[in-house]
Amino acid sequence: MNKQFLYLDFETYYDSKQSYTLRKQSILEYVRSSQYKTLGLGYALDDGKVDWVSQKYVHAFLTAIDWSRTVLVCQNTKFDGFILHEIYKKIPAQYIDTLAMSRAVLGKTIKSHSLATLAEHFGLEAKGFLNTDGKWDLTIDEEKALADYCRHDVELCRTIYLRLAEDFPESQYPLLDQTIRMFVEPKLKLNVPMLQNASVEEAKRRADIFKEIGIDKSEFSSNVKFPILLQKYGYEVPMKESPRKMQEDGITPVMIPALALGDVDFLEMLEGQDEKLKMLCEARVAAKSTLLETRSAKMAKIGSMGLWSFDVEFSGADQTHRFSGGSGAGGNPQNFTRNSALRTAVEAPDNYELVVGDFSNIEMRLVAYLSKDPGLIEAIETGKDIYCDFASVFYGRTITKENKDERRFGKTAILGLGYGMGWNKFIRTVRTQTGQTLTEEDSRKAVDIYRTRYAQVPLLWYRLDGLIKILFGEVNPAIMPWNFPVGFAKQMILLPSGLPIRFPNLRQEQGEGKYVEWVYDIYKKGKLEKSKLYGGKMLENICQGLAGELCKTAMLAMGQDVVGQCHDELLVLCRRGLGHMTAAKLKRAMSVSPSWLPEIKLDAEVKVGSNWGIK
DNA sequence: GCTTGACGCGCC
DNA sequence: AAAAGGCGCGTCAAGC
Repeated sequence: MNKQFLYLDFETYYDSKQSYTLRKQSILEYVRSSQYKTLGLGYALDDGKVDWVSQKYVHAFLTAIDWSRTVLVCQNTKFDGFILHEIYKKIPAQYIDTLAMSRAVLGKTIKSHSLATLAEHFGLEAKGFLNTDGKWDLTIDEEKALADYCRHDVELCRTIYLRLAEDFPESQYPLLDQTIRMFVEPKLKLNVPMLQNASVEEAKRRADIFKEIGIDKSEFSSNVKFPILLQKYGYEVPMKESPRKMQEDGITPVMIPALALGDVDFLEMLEGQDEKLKMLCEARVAAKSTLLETRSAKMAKIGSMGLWSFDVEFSGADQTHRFSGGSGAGGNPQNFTRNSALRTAVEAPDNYELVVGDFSNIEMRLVAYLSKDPGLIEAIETGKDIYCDFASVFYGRTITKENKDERRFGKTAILGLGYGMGWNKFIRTVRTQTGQTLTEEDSRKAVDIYRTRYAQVPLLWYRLDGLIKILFGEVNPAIMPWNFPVGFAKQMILLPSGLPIRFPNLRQEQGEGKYVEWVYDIYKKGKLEKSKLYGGKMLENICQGLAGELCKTAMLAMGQDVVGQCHDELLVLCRRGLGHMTAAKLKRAMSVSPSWLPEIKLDAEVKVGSNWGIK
């Protein structure tokens, strides 16, 4: 059967005065709203002429298409594909998205992945500008203007697709299709009463805190007012360097209050002996922590409108091509509060079961087998608990799973210290993740134990450090010192799939000390920012990129049954009664060693139930 | 009234 | 010599 490519762009009604826009609500709400209206569409088939279809012919036009052999290509296909599925009940054979392809191919070398920016990047005629805000019915002239505007967008989409396709690995198309399909063809349902209840309860919990203390919430939520409040009660405000803001010299960071959960001084205030101070700090956290309340309210609203889409962005994560959380279905599912209604309310539909698989410490395993560290590998292969192993050495006595606090510390060390973290940051990490307070001496000891006990890992950092000059293009990339599952090319690392981790404008610069550093420039939120590159960070990028590839391989193996993906987790749907069989299949899919690192031992924890929050 | 920058939170 | 990293979203404050 011969495929045909359909480049498509829906033009739809919006009204900013009524807040009926995609900025104000998710794609799901926008398209399911009673205000939704298709104004028309622009399209092109293969290399044919770009044409406009008026609103009253849209249905007939879409019905005449043989969807079983049609590949749909749009800029942000989640939007057009969702309209197509939800309003017109059409399902193409394959989804392609130029927005996602751009993220995969161009990454952070470009300030955004909008059609306008992409047109500029590829030297195409600029995207047009048209305002149809609030126009429900169009005059003939208005429709003509819209048609012209839309046709140009379709033309841009087609050209941009063809350009991006030159560098988009063939292997990624099925995964791109699956990612879009998870959104466009939703299968999960939301437990609306549960979400409403969660939101109401959380709102009450927070309100009670401010009522009891007798001070308005705004005094706590304001970064200006809260430190003043503390001072008024006679407390000293801890300070820290701002991570972003610099003084006028451009080098010295501005000092700001250290009153967040990531600040050790604040945690000590929060958990200390001074009851008044504790109360004030608890109220501060309550004021700043809005996610559970706002998100469950939003999800309740979405759940009442129909099935829920799992929204992730293809190649959304900085550098590594992992998925990031999408915002088209009520907010990023990657940061749904653990053990909360947000996860428990995500349910399999009637007569279905949900199977959730989670790769077991995937990044640690990658660090182990990439560095070939015998200690880590032995622990993995004998099933020894590596966290207890580390903790036993640190504490100088045998630590078992029964010693919860000690094991937790071991876990933080094993997961945290693999990418070169120093003792200073490790104190903060341990404090925020385990609540334990480390002395400088103990922190230094932990870092030292990690680097000597698993000595091949630091050795790998140093080797990767040396390889940076290959990325700079000084050394022939064909000369590789040892077998390694990623490629090194000019200003990029190539993952096995062919997707690049890019380090644009890689160069050496004078660091703060007397040493020279490798730095590169990437866009963050539309602004070019300089980042450092060093061995530990390269290993982190590589491990996260490879973990992403393993996850994608498992997704492919499970096919259309995959309904969600969250970090190292896969959500798979199956008919009631097939849960255990599906679980076994999923566990196998998540345990297969990849051809690019055949010696690695993988494992996954798989659960079967009716919702995402199983046990 | 809107956008933008900065910060903090929750997830890994 | 040593250096852990990232995403999306809500809120506040400042700028227009």
